[in-house]
Amino acid sequence: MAYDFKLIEKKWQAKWNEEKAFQVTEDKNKQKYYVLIEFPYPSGQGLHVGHPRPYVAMDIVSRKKRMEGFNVLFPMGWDAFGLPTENYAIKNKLHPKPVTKDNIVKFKRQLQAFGLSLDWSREVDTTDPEYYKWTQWIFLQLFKNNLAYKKEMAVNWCTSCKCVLANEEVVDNGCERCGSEVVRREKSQWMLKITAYAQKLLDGMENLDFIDRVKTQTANWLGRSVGAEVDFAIKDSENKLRVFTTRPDTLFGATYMVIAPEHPIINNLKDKIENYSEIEAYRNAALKKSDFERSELSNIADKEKTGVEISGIKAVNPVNNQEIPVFVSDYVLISYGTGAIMAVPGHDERDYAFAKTFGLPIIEVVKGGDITEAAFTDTETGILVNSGFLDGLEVDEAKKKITEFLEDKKIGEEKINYKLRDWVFSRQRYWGEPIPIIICDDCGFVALDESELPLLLPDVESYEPTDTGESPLSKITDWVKCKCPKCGKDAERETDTMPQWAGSSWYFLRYCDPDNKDFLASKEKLDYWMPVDWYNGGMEHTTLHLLYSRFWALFLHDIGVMSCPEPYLKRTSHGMILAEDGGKMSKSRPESIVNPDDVIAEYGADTFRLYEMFIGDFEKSTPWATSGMKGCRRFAERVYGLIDIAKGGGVTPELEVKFHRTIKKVTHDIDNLKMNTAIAGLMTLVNDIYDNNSLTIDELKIFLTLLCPFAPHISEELWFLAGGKGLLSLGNWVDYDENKTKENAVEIAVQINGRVRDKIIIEAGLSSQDAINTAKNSEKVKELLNGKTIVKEIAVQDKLVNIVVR
RNA sequence: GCCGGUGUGGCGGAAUUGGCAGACGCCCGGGACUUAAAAUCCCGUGAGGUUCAUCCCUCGUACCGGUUCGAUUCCGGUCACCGGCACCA
Repeated sequence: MAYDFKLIEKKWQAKWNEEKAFQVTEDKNKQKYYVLIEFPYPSGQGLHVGHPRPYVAMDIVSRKKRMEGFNVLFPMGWDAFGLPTENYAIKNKLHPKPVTKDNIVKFKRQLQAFGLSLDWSREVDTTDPEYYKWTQWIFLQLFKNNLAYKKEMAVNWCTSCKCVLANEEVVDNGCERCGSEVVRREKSQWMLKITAYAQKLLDGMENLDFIDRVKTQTANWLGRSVGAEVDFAIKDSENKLRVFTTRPDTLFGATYMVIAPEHPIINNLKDKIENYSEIEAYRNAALKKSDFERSELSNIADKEKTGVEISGIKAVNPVNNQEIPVFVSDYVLISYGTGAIMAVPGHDERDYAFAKTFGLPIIEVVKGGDITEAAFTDTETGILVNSGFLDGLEVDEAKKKITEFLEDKKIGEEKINYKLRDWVFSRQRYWGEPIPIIICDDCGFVALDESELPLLLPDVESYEPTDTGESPLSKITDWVKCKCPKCGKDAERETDTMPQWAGSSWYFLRYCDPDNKDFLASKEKLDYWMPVDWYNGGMEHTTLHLLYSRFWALFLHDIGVMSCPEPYLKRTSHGMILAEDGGKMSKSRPESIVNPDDVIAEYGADTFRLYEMFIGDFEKSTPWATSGMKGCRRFAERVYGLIDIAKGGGVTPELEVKFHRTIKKVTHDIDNLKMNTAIAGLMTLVNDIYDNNSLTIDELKIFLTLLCPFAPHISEELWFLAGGKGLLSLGNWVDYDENKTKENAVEIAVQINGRVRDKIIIEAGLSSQDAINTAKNSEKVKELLNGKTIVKEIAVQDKLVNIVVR
């Protein structure tokens, strides 16, 4: 019988659907297992073959867990707000709503062709008012807890999208989405105080099973550093200049200070400053140039330092009362620490470069380097010198002692800083969740009453972005005008919308209870399903979505919405599938794109799934090769032919060990995302079966169980043909017997001086001495040992014997 | 510059705690079947040497060095590529 994949795949997909095979409820008798994949943005282009890779992998995990008896939640939805759809709609004079709807239909059809064991009854759509009602609700809770605030600030402005971008969305000074130039603009923006959760976001990861590169990248992004803040007095003034430093131990080496051009003390001391116009000119120049100048230089550390000394002003080093000059320079950032630093040129590279340029004194306070050549920044080996009461101490001790000193004298204290900035949450665009805030002249920002949620996105005539940077919503005056919920006076609605990251920051919670009308999800259901047991997604989301959604989850835990704080127990990441030529598969190179619809039409979903997994190490990027599909297709054909070989029950003695080994291998490989080697193991077993030309029905069923997560349609069909009961997908996983994974006899290598000289077959588990004796009896070995002195004999059980001779 | 990762045949990639490098598959070559082709099946396939052939030998996991009976694996150094960060005091 020929392998008619089209018929088979259609038949079993319909069957799973009919029997609602993958729909789950909160079954208290079963252990739950929540598998999550990042829900797609339904773009107009549809999927390419790179997209399904993580879906198929996590489907395999889900299917295996289900067969192992877990109550598996494996849902899917649509992250459907966003710019590409909006831009497409503008260009084609359509409304984004129907465009989104069409795209979802298209994506869903493509996804369903893969035979994923998703619970489609839990589908969510971030643009559905019943969904974004709760996105808005969460925002209001953040607002009420002082974690959302509006602030006039310099923001990243994409000149093409005409929209504010979060820091995380700026890549190489260009827009992450369109690549256009990004400039700084002063605008009033909604911000979320993610920095309040910096420490929790860092600590929370510690006991989670996240792959290391996610952990390190997140930790770098959070950028925690421990140091001290220290006050420097300004001579003949009430003003103080507070600095942050990670090296308080080098305080005696501070020979000047530097403040950021935007530092407010410049205004406070205006009367004393003798060269105010010069300072002002430098500040204006710095503001203008800062952004694109940064991108011009590949190595910022080597960038020539510029600056101006503030004449008429001296600061006083609190530990030795030395008067030191104060400079303005753009190498100090207003947005980090206090916007001012004490400069220790002997032990900081940037200060060193600045001091060299301006001819400032360089004092050695940590011994160990040569400060006539370069700054000595090592903190491991240095010993303090020229530092009064710190002399002779190691750096760590000195840090402790000076910090105590500062705290005693009340001129400073220990301080922890983070590089993480607050999250710019406003977008001046149409296709996003309206921010449910009312602006009242008297009451300020007032939360919309929760009973009025969802605040619907109104229909607009034109939702093109405006050059002034105002949201298109601002043009709908009858929507904007409203009454203040607090005082009842005339007021206006906030017209900014939320970024795309909003809806995706909590979607995994909605899957737990998608039809709940009263709350985002019931506590009971959240407590049953959460946390997510295994979340796979792209590395590019590490400092964006992953961080944002953990922040929201930690917050929702804090306000009692759910019991678990950290939403994800395990995080893995997939490598990209590249074009055949090794370049990126992207819409900018249409010829590089392979459409899964075409592949499935020619080879079938099972072959497609097998190849997606067999193509290489799941965590690494790898080029697509349509020719490689053939190997998986041949494998599927050979699998289909097994039904003609299988006869009778019981076991085939020659295959028993091989079966137990394959069960073991596939079981462990799936848990470790080693899908490529699991499939290789299945291929090897099929080759062995054909070589042996015998197979029992019982064995066929074991094989089909192992294959089912990878190629579910063909497995179901053969299970049915072999007389199996019920759906294989809902059947039981198979166990192996460790003892039966071992052969009675093993071939071991015999080495002489580390080189393989012979191979012998011995009884498995033979002792070292017996193995060595057997090896020495081999004719070949005897010959090679002739006339030599044996120095050493090493045996590794069931692997090799090594005889060292002279 | 800093942090992380990777480097293995013509190609994608395998290789528990250091223990037979190249599993599995693609491509390619040879053969069988066929009127022929496709499909399928069988054999070969890291490089070099030697041999009629089997055998056998040498080299080989980016490069240089070290530890070890034994290194793709551990250590030190170098180079290349990929990803992240970017004057964060």
